[in-house]
Amino acid sequence: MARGKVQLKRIENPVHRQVTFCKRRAGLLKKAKELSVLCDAEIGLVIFSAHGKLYELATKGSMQGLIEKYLKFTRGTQPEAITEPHPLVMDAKEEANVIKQEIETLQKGIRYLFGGGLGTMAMDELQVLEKNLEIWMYHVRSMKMNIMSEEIQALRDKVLENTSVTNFVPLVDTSYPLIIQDGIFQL
Amino acid sequence: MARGKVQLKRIENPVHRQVTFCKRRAGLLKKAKELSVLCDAEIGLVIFSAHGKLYELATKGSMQGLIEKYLKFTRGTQPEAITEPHPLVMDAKEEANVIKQEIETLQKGIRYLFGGGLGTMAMDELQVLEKNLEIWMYHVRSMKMNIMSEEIQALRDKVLENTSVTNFVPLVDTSYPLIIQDGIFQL
DNA sequence: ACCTATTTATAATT
DNA sequence: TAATTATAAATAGGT
Repeated sequence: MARGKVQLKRIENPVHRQVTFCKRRAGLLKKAKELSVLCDAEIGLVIFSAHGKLYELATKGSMQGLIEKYLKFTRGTQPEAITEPHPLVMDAKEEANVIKQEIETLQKGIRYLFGGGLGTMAMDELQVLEKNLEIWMYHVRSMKMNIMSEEIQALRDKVLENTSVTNFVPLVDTSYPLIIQDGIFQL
Repeated sequence: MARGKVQLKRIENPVHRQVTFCKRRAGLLKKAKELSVLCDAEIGLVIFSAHGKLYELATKGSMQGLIEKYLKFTRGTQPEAITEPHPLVMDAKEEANVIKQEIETLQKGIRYLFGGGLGTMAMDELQVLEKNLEIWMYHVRSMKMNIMSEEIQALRDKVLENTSVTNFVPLVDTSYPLIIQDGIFQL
């Protein structure tokens, strides 16, 4: 942009590239801030340098919040499952499938309750169903979260100890009162 | 930047603001692409307009991948700095509260649909509500799980770094016997 | 890092 | 809404 037109290709000279990176990065961040202020836009900008250093900007709230907003926004529009190779993500997906199946079961139950033509009486049952879905969902979530929290804590401890451990910390008690109460579906 | 110096404050005139938004947005996206190409950087740019429209750019791979990379990076470098003594537990509780609130909203919706006495027509609406709950639940869960997975992975890496590894931490058994029993909905 | 000649972006105007 | 143009900003190459 000055004393020489720009070639839209990677700058081969490492020194030039580094200098240009610093200058343009600053410029880009400034422009992003300006746009946000001038036009009341929420902007998130993440820059990973070629060597992996992170530079970031979030003009409102936090980057976390913005990421959540972005993910929420793009749900439904994007066919997901771009991220495959991650084992734990796979577990999450497997669990999602299980959840979906469970919900289908619940739907079947709801369908049954209403299919008989006795819709007027079904609100109570529906409330119970819904309430139990809430409980069920909450507990599934809690259990998963507890297990992972425990593992995280265990790993944290290991990191802090920085020593060889002879006996591994036992897992969380995974038994939960998740059984839906007897009789709730009776008329 | 032309025919008038810029005031670094929100443009009040809506027309001006909209025009400026379009122009500067294009400029910002262009600059981001240029920086990425010239300096071999990976850049993610998310712009939410004041009215909620999303504009985005990811210069390598997908935004999904970039977000994961970002989360991994930030979890590894600044976990204790921002978060509090028991961040994961706190997050879980917060999320639980969010879930409860959401469900209350759904219940209110269900109550409305059935309260009018037109229960027979409400199944479709109910399906939609239920589907939304499923989708919402799945995605909140997935996102949370991804974040935690990233942290687990980061901590695993630390363990591997800090200890001469002969005893590797085993994965948690993530299977859970939560299947709702067959016949639960039968009379 | 600091200059400054130029290019680039863009605010106002049409 | 899309061009045009005068000017502000950004910045490439040099010091």
